[in-house]
Amino acid sequence: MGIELSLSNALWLLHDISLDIVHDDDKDLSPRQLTILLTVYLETPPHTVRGLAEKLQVSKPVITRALDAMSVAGLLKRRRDNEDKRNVLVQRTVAGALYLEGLAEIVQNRAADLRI
Amino acid sequence: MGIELSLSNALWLLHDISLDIVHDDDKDLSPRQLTILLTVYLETPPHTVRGLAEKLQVSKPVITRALDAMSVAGLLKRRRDNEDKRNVLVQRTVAGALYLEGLAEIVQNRAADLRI
DNA sequence: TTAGAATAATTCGGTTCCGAAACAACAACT
DNA sequence: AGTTGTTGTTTCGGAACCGAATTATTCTAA
Repeated sequence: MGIELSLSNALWLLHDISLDIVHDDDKDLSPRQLTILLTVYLETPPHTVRGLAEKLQVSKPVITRALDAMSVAGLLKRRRDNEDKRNVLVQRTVAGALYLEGLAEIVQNRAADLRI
Repeated sequence: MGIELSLSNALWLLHDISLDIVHDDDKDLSPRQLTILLTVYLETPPHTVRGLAEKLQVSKPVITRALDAMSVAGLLKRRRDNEDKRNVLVQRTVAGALYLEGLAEIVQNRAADLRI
């Protein structure tokens, strides 16, 4: 199970992906923002500010500010939890899904181009 | 040649790597800084400020500031080019090599853990 | 019902980053 | 020599980010 990568190939893969992201990404997400976005889209809901802060091991204001920025960019949206109105549920958007799909294609292509 | 990844696996790989980096990395390199570091260590020398700026398609001050930060952290070092003293040659360090080796291991492990 | 806990957001001061422009040092060429 | 071009750095104002503390809202449980 899984993929066997040499150390060299692992670094080259990281290099190629990073270069593509620096080139293409006008959104310029920080590592934390990207991690939040990926978590919201991949892991099973619900996603709260507190849960995300624990998952990433950062403070809650960091999550709040990251959500502010990505909400403005339309990459995800907030909704109040009607069960417990203290909670904010972070939800996906079409724009966010498209953005991550582009990112996934970068990874796909760079992995496919690796000289094994 | 290369590795075939589904879109889902590509995203999960990115997610797992990002999460590890956010967790472990006290150095907290920006995407640009990481890309510079990987370029210096992987591509064939010499590496100049101008060359790196062109490669990443960013301005030269961005490179200068990134080199400042990473020099302080000991991840790489600058040396004047004796052939053309306008140039600064960016060179590797032991600390930088160790840092990238740790990063490569993260990628290796997360790729190995993928459910294909 | 009321005191305490939990949640997310906001404020605060300080730091860092950015892009554009100006700058200093050096090279190349007439 | 002198002029022009190149290279890397620095400066400047504005914007973004951070951690810690505070606030407002909501829930929980005595």
